[in-house]
Amino acid sequence: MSSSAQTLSPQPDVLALENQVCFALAVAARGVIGLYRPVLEPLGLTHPQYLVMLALWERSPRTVRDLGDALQLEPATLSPLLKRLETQGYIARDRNPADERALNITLTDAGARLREQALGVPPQIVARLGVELDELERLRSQLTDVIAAVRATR
Amino acid sequence: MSSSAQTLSPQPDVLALENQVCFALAVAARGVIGLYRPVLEPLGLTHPQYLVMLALWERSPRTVRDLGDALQLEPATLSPLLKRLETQGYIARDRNPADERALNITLTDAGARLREQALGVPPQIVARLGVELDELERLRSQLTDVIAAVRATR
DNA sequence: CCCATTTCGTTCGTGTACTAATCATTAGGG
DNA sequence: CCCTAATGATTAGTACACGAACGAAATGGG
Repeated sequence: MSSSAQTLSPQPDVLALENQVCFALAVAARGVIGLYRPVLEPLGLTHPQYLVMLALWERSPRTVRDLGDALQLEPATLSPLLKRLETQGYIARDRNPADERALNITLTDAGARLREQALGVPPQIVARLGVELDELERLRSQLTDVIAAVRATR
Repeated sequence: MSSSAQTLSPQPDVLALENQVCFALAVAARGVIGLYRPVLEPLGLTHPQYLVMLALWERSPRTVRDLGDALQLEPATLSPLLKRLETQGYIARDRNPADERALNITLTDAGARLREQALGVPPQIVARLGVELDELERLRSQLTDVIAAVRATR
């Protein structure tokens, strides 16, 4: 009823905060990432660092550029982040002997072992969030569409 | 075929980057916000600053706390951001005479006038993104659910 | 009425995240 | 072969974003 009563003002406010997808996206991203903080703290990782570790558990070694492509991050963002992961002892940063420009990012033993603990992270988050896996999968699928749409603009 | 051939390994990789909602959320948020950069540049606003202006166009004056509640941001984040908006000349920051702790954030004339230009922003973004309004609305609705779920954990 | 508590905003320290500029190395065309 | 162009990573500068600590002002219970 309330939504069909707009007979005299046909334009729903284009600038209303409530209507902005970008606002919902920003708040949801900050909120969900915030949920990871206490869960990742025992592993000594921030959320972006966790994502880098996920990428490295899938394949190692990788170059900075390669990680940037996978995570959609600029090398300038990864550079200091990777140094912190090295300080933590989870990765090694070595120049590629075959191409001295490239940096080989390799998992250390500690970094590889960390995967065991990380296996517990996703279940904990889902439990805290209390949203159906169905809905999360639908959301992820829609976000993937948006990501593709953004990439198409470049 | 490839997705139904998992008869011997029933568990889809829990740590695969592809499967992480948090990753899709982070990339989509960065990507969409990135679309705003060239569109907001003529207005002299960053995306977070744009969101603050949206809140102020809905109601002014507002306190820092009030804006923080609306935007789900910490006062520590808003404090320097608001000073930059003041420097730009879009807002004024004055102590409330009735309560010297509180800061009244008020739109200046320039800030109020800026709304006219801002009216063109959402259409430009939607055009660049090239996604159906239907789908954007579905996405916004699902994000709102997730935001509510996050809030429920506090 | 007074002092402990709460509230409001700011500051500090850490960690992303981006653009632009830079440096070293490699690759390619004449 | 050499020199220009392209590539890989780092650095500098700006702007969020958060938790923790802080200082000033208001509140309220005894």
